[in-house]
Amino acid sequence: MRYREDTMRRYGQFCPVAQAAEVIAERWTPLVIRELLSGSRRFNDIQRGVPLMSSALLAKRLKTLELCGIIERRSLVGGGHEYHLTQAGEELRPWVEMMGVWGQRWVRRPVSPEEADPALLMWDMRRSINVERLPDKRVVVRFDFREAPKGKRSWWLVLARPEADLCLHDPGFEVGLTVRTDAVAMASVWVGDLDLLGAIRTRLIMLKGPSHLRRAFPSWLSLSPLTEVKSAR
Amino acid sequence: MRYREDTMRRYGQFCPVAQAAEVIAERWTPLVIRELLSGSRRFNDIQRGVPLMSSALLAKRLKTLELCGIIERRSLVGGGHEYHLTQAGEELRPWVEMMGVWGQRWVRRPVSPEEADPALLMWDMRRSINVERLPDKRVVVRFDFREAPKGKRSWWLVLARPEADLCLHDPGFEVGLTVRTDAVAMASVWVGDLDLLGAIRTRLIMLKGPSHLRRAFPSWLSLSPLTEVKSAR
DNA sequence: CGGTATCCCCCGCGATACTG
DNA sequence: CAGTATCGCGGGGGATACCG
Repeated sequence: MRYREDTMRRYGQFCPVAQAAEVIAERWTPLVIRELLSGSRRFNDIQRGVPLMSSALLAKRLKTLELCGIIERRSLVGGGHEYHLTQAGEELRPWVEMMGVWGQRWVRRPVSPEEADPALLMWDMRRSINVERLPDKRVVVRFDFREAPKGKRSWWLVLARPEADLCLHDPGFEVGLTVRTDAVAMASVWVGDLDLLGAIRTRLIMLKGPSHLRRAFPSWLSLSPLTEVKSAR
Repeated sequence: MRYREDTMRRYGQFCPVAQAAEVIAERWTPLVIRELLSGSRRFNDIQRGVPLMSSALLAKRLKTLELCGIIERRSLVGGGHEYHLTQAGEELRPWVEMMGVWGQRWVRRPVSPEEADPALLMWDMRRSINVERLPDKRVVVRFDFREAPKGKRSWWLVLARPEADLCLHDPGFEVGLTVRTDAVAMASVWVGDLDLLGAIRTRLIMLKGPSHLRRAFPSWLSLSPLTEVKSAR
């Protein structure tokens, strides 16, 4: 029999804060929980949110979280699995949100080029597209990131209510709007360091397409609520 | 010039949750913050709350926390230093408290003999003595832990309003009350697994002394508010 | 796709000693 | 008391290959 205690490093204290920290404050774990809270259920989807984490390590953390009763692993009929938060896991939502707010207020750094990974950024953006704001007809938005490595330069966001799909290769549909920018600028908008409308005005972000789409575009992107949190420094 | 980023492991993400986690979710750090929040300011006092952490590592974490603006290190005139939480650090209080509540609800284990360190337990208890409930006259409470290693068996709590002092050697004052128990039982009461009055009744905890002191004793110990939080399992 | 298995490196951290 | 310095190790975790 395997006990959950065997899969994680202990602190040797009876304090509940310490025993919680053993589980949820281990390296990478808060980010994995963040992904689960944001709705990712499949292994690969979770991993797209933590691309620098090796799959072996992600698998290990998921196993620990399962043993600790924070997630439940369900087998799918079509093959594969889904990871669902239990109530214990769901109750971590305010805890993770507080980390976000605190991080935004006190320790966030300006986006650096190394951190501005277009894949992670696009994955984040796709996840929080304001689907109900989308037009009735399908719109395809193409993103071009200057200076991004070859394989991550162009992305297609296929917006068709109530779905938002992300492609790394041309899906073939007609492109309605093209967004030309660099990943640092787009990510800076994303985390609230830059104002989207301002960035468009100063042509840090350039939109190409019919004016009704250009005008509507900002409303499709629902920026993280954390962009409202102002830095305290 | 040293940057705070050099002193900690990074995640390489622009997400505020990730950047917060780099600082506050590193190993041992939540416990160090817990100690600071509970009022410890001197290096050795902090370390008494995390006795299994090496002093080298504690010094390193304190340095990182200082570089990140969470604590401020002040030199004292009489020599030595004090570590004070900044506003950024103080704002972590609800975050740590949530970890405690969540840990209590979902992952706390029954106290094990290895975890029931009398030194840590007594240090915790001393810290949250209900000073205003103490009698006018000084009372000395002696704790005897059966089965504890020689050097940690007997402790003296010198209760003299508004102070509560802890000694590992007989301070010489007359002992008003003697508490005879074992560390697991006392710690179980401390974390809420055991009811203090019940444990006294079943003689898991034995009090020796005048009846007015025996009756008053439970009111001096202000158990952690977490004892009110019931396990959800 | 959704992971496991294996190898191996490196550095986080514990232990110990030492210092102002 | 309040740390620093040094050394050595263990295992966390990265890289790669592989499997169902």
